[in-house]
Amino acid sequence: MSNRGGSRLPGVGDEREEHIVFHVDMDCFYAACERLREPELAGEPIVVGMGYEEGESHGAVATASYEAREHGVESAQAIRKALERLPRNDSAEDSGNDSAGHDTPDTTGYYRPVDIDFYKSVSEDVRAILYDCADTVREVSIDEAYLDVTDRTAWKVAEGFARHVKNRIQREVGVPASVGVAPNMSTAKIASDYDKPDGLVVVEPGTVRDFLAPLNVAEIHGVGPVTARELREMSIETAGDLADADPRALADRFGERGRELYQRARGDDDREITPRGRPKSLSRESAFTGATSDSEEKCSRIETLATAVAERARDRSAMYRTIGMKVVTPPFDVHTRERSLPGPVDDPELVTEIALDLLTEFEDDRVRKVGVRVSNLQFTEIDQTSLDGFDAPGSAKSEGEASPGELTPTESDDEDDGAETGETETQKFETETENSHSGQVSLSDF
DNA sequence: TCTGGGGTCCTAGGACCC
DNA sequence: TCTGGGGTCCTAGGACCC
Repeated sequence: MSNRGGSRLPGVGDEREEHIVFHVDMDCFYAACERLREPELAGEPIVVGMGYEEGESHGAVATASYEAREHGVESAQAIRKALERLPRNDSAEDSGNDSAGHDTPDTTGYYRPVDIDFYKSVSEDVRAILYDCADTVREVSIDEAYLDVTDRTAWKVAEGFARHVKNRIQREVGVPASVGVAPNMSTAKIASDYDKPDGLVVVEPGTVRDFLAPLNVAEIHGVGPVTARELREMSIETAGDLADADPRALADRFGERGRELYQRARGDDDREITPRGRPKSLSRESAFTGATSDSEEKCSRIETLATAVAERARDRSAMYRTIGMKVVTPPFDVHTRERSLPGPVDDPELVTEIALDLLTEFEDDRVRKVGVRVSNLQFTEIDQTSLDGFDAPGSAKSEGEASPGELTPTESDDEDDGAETGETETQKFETETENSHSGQVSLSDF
């Protein structure tokens, strides 16, 4: 529609308009996975808690099913709070006494701890379908991905194709997904959210501005609570307001991000869909129950986390050149300290040593949470599985059965290695030989 | 909203170099 | 002794996302 301010020649560069982007977003993914294991939970309120254990009341809500949300249970809420609004259904523990027929009133919910390994295995099944359906896939998280399907479909039939993808996921894996279809990523993202759950929304080129205009600015990806408030202070409430705002004023207030948000509100987003590269940092953190000023407690927690981070890095064949630590002091002040080394290392003891050293600055503070992080990563592995050119069965972790569909992702992932990581030229050989493995690595990465 | 864990990107100042 | 401009790296913090 709108010819963006002369940034391209009319009729020449406009093929971008024809890009067809799907944003696939699983609905209440963790809860849906639990239903996969326990089909009796269909239609029941489910709360999946992290840091939560069976029968306990600590931890926070990772995912609440829509039925649970109706009772006021929200994401990130303390489990204790969730239990106030939606008492636990204990029938699982007494099962045998009561059959499913005798339902407790629907004011109770089923609480389950996060089982990330299981969710990953379900996610991989979904993944295989996505790679089968698109030329390029960008995985955003365990339950979300962008697909570039420009060469697989056309606007007239895009809705049908999107429905096909959605139906395959439901039929072959058994979890519901919402799909947004649009000419660019930011609009597709909003579209997938527009009619959740089980939604399918198509925003054709030329209709993007009108689709976005009435939405609250907070729905634009990249506008959080802080920016939303500041925008409101500028009398910018909707995406339409933002699209009509003075871009210079936005840039003054928000810098480069202001310009970007302005573009997104106008439906202009020319980011290419690229496969995800390798991680830039790895970290572990954990909260104390309450806050502690006990030095020993802090140190031993840091040691545990440092060891875990170093192990995680080694698992992923990552060397690191920067080691950092984080403490959160009440009410919620985040402090980070880091130290860079002359060159990359793989040295768990050094991680512990440096993290502890950085911690000393806070030894007298009350602390509610600590973390350890490594960054400036460099990947250097040449693994056994790549040497024969095939993924040896049972080579990497528990990947489940390799279905023919999974060969595709291995290939698509090839592109990101050299292109995205910005590694040195000397690693060309390595990036090539590690490829057959890298597909698998990213499978289980998140 | 009394705040769980794992990430990404951006900004800004200072050190240091040419 | 004072003056210029450009570039990179490091560190800390902030906002945001899932």
